[in-house]
Amino acid sequence: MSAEKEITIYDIAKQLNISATTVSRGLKDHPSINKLTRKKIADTAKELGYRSNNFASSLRSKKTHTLGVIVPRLNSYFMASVMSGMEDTANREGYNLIITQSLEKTEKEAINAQTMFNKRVDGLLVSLAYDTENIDHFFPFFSKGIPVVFFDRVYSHADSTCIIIDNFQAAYDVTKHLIDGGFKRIMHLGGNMLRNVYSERLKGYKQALKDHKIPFNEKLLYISILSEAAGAEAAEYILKLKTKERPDAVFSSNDTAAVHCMIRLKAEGFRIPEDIGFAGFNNDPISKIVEPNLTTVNYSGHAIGEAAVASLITHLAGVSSVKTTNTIILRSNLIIRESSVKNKSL
Amino acid sequence: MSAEKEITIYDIAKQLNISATTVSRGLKDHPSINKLTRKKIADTAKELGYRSNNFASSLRSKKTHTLGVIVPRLNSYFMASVMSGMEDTANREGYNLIITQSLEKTEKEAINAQTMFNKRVDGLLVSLAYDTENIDHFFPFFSKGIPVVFFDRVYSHADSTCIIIDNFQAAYDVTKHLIDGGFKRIMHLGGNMLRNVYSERLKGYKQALKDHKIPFNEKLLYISILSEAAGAEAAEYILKLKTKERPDAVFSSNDTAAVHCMIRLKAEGFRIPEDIGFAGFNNDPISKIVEPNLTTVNYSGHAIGEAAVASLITHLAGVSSVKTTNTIILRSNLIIRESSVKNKSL
DNA sequence: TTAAAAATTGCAACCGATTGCAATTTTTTT
DNA sequence: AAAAAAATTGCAATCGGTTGCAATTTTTAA
Repeated sequence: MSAEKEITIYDIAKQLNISATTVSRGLKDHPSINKLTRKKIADTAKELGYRSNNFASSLRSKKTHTLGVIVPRLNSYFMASVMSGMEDTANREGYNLIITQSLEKTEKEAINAQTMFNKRVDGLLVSLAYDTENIDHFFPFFSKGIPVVFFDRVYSHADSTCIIIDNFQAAYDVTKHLIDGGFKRIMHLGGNMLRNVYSERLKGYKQALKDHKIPFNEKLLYISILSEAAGAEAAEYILKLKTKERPDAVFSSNDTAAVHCMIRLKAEGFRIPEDIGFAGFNNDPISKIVEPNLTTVNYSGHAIGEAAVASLITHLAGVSSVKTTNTIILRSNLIIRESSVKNKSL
Repeated sequence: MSAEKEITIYDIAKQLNISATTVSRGLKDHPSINKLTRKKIADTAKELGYRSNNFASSLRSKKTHTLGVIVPRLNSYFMASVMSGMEDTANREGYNLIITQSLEKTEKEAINAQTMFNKRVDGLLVSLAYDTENIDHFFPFFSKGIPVVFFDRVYSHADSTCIIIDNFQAAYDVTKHLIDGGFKRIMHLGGNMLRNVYSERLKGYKQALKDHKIPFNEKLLYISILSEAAGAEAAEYILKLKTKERPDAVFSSNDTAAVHCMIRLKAEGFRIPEDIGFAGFNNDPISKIVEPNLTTVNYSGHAIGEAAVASLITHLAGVSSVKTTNTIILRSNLIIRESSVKNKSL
């Protein structure tokens, strides 16, 4: 189309009658360049409409200023918030993101990792797929010293930083809240125990039971992928239990499963929370729409995204080693709504 | 960390005792390279663990194999689906995506466009922010001949392809469905008329009224940003109307506003659909959770994402000019649920 | 068998910024 | 004012593919 050719540092150099070296240094505020020269370079660059060529730069410097992101899925409010936080921080620091989804499949996760590796991202941000068992597919990164930061669904690994919330404590608090509210047979809908988020929540749930002298009941534990369908299936499971064996409350590891379980039971005539109380996890928008509104655990995806990128960039800058800061724990809080409060005086 | 140095085409060339030129061509199946040689190169590349250096390649060829994506927000089920579709297609074709959000701000949209431009994406995929009035910020792309594809929230422009659904027809169908169901005072919750999606839906709504001899009533049109809060405010607006002036149905341009409007009215004792019917747009997951379930328009974000990327890549390949295919319209369908059906025999 | 056409392969310049080290200029110190 | 130290600037090689054009080899045609 248009033939306006790109301006390079050589054009700036020629115009100012200095070397390209000086221009290159001047443009990135290298300390050895005279202030006045630096200003002249900046002005000329602007005047000529110069824009840096990342490829030439990356080729030589071996830095891409690009971070790879691998998440299970983008289509949740939580993940979208995380992305938003990551993007804010990355942009601010001059980095770009390449975002991919594993769609909960280890295989796709591995392919994505491979792609990222080939794209030579400076660092990687990962939240693991549902059933990823090992992290061999990230080995090339470790062996090459490319920092990998895990967030939310993490994998404890000596060379990586993890950004999480205190899932154990949050689950403990939810369970305690239910117990304090008079619920005695609390069921837990959990996810794959390979994932820290689900195993920690289960632990917190168990600990709360224990601290309140309630025996853990294997029949009141239902493990699934926590999808909409899985939530409905959990309801079917409950319906099949003998009346006396049924739970009087459900604590789900996510809101999606909680809500769909609720809906199914409501359709069967269960009153909530009178017949069965409910609590979820995530504070997804649906938790405020389902009736009654769902008690849940709120935590900021945006903050997690920011923390993850900030931590990664810190590593890249060499300020801190990956060994130094190994885990960053962010705040979460319990939001009590009608689904778990029998006493209407909420 | 590790010192294993990168394998380059020169290493392959040396090993096979041929030139780097031949290796370069062989690796990308250039027709002038002998089949056998090609195979030897491929084998050696695999054996040595060669990975192409995109920067060197991009530097010379001036192609980045990267597509820029600018969306208003990622945190909706629809957009996440779009991303998923885009990613699938892009990966399959050997392209990568750089995804950014404008957060509905024209200003951020412009900054993102600038970043994309500097990153020298091969093409751009855009869904416009809520109140973007002109597309001057994409001018650098047009003037440089970099293809821009608009999807969903498009801007009619001679040099760009648009991927949309037939918003007019879909809205017409929704409105007709309500009219056929006996609703006579149908309110419309619309978005900014700058955005095709909202203006087309309003047109479809008006046309359906007209075709059924129902006069358009200015008081039954409520324009907002269609957020959760806006939905609730629309409810307040309805409540402030004199009883006789109130609508007996609401057709919202998105599910979010519809649902929150519904919730607010339900809290005031309105029965749905008996007192007031509802229909939304998007088939968001919340439409299946709210009670009663919301009638809505379903269309595939995934398909839109796929079509957008496919179209863009076609342009890049030079197969079709941007002028040739100007608009691609995808399928949508009305999903009728309880919120709009008075007769319980649904 | 030889000339002409087609298929392969390689030379060498090039894309644009970066960087170690040397050279030059300016400032400080003695 | 000369020597030493500090601040600036530039040379030239380098990063790893890509590509126009020429050279060489192979195949086909005459």
